[in-house]
Amino acid sequence: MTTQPSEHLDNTVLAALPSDAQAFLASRLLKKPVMSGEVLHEPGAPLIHVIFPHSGIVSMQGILQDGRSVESASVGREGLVGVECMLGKDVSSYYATVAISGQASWLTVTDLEAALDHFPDARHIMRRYCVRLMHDLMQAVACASVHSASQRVATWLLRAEDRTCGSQFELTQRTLANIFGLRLATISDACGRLNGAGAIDQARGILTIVDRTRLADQSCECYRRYANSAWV
Amino acid sequence: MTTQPSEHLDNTVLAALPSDAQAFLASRLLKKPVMSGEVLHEPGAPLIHVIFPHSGIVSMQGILQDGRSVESASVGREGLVGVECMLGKDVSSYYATVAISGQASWLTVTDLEAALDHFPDARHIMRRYCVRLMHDLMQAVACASVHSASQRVATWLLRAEDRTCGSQFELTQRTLANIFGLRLATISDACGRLNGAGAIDQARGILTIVDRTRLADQSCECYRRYANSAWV
DNA sequence: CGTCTTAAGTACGGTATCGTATATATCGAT
DNA sequence: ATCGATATATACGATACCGTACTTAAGACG
Repeated sequence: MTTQPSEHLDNTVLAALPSDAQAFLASRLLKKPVMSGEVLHEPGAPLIHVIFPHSGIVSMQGILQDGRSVESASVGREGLVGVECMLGKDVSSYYATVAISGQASWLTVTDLEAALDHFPDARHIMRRYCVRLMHDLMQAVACASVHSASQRVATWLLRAEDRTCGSQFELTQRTLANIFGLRLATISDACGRLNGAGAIDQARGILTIVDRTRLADQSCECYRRYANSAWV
Repeated sequence: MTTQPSEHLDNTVLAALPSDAQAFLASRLLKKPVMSGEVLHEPGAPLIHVIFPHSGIVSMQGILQDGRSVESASVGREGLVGVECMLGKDVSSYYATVAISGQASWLTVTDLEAALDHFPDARHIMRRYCVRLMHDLMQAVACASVHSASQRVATWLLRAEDRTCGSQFELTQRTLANIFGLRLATISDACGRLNGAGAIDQARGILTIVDRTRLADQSCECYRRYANSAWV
């Protein structure tokens, strides 16, 4: 099986690269499934590769001293995991765990650096994503400060639908509780509210968005402030 | 009055630059006071200059649709305002307002870029600060998610003491309320708690840290997770 | 069929923060 | 000395979320 560029172009960062950079990377990218719960990076571990999701969602999360972890940002097909290697960092400082299973292309940091050196336009694309991630983080601080659990869950689910291009995913309330650092009971209430509003449906780990408009009504302004659509 | 490098070295980023870069920048940096409430950058405005605080604190804040603003990160003498220009951004996307008055050195983005081109080591220093700011943002999301108002205020004040190198500053509860996006009453309660613990003292806009140890007891773990001390 | 495990919902008392409004205290200006 | 303006504190009912525990429901597997 040879590696075709097209195999990796569900990721919008890779798709936005100049075609010569894409050709350069095609043989260096390794596409494989990532499964929910899988830990891609963890604090203190060497930053060996960056990961470009094609589907599914990866959650960047810090850990608190009581053992809880809280998501700071999430990454889907619009981004990549491990941008900080571009800023000279060679050790990870947070957990990157898979929240929703999917496919992703892996690239060693060495290969990435080679690509950035050969193709200056590629560096520009990557920088733009870096800025975007900073925006996401800033928005997330405000959102965590002032919006309710059910609003935040609604916003997260809207983004999830955008990123997985599907309205149904494997996602337990337990996972959502870990993402937000909230109690299972709080998430249950929040999901119950979204359910009651006719926005979602749940069945043993399968969450379905049944009415996107109603879900948007339950979400906070942050959804449309995140850069969700094409950005290149 | 000639501009001496030493005039700008209270800022640890500038102080960490190689001496040839410092010499290059000395005549291009403009040091002046920044006053509480002053708006240094605002969303949509061209990103003309970066600002290196020597004292005082600058708050990066996003604005919500109800008009409230919430701080995402703050910058003191350990950093600079406007890092994103290094990532190719030429328009600001958030408010940078002065939370505590102080001195700061201004540098045009053009001059900064010239310095980064001439002195590669300088670029490395700046990148490290960029990574640090991302860490701060990630920590801030977790902090906003799970810590109480009084803990967050305590942590903010500890950092303020570190950054201003003084235990007394002009800071109203109104300003703190704007920083955290919380009610004045909530901040009043939080300050009352810190006051009751013998950690701080307040008098019409003058806040004094009277017992740093007790303040640390009231703070959250985030204080020591932020990179407060020398980082170069 | 019964049992085990996991997902989800419910319950209860306690605390934090909300929205709104008012009260008090201090400073500056007339 | 009085009057605003500003800073801080307080009040009150409502809601969100907490910690903990228990219950219900739906596979999975023997």
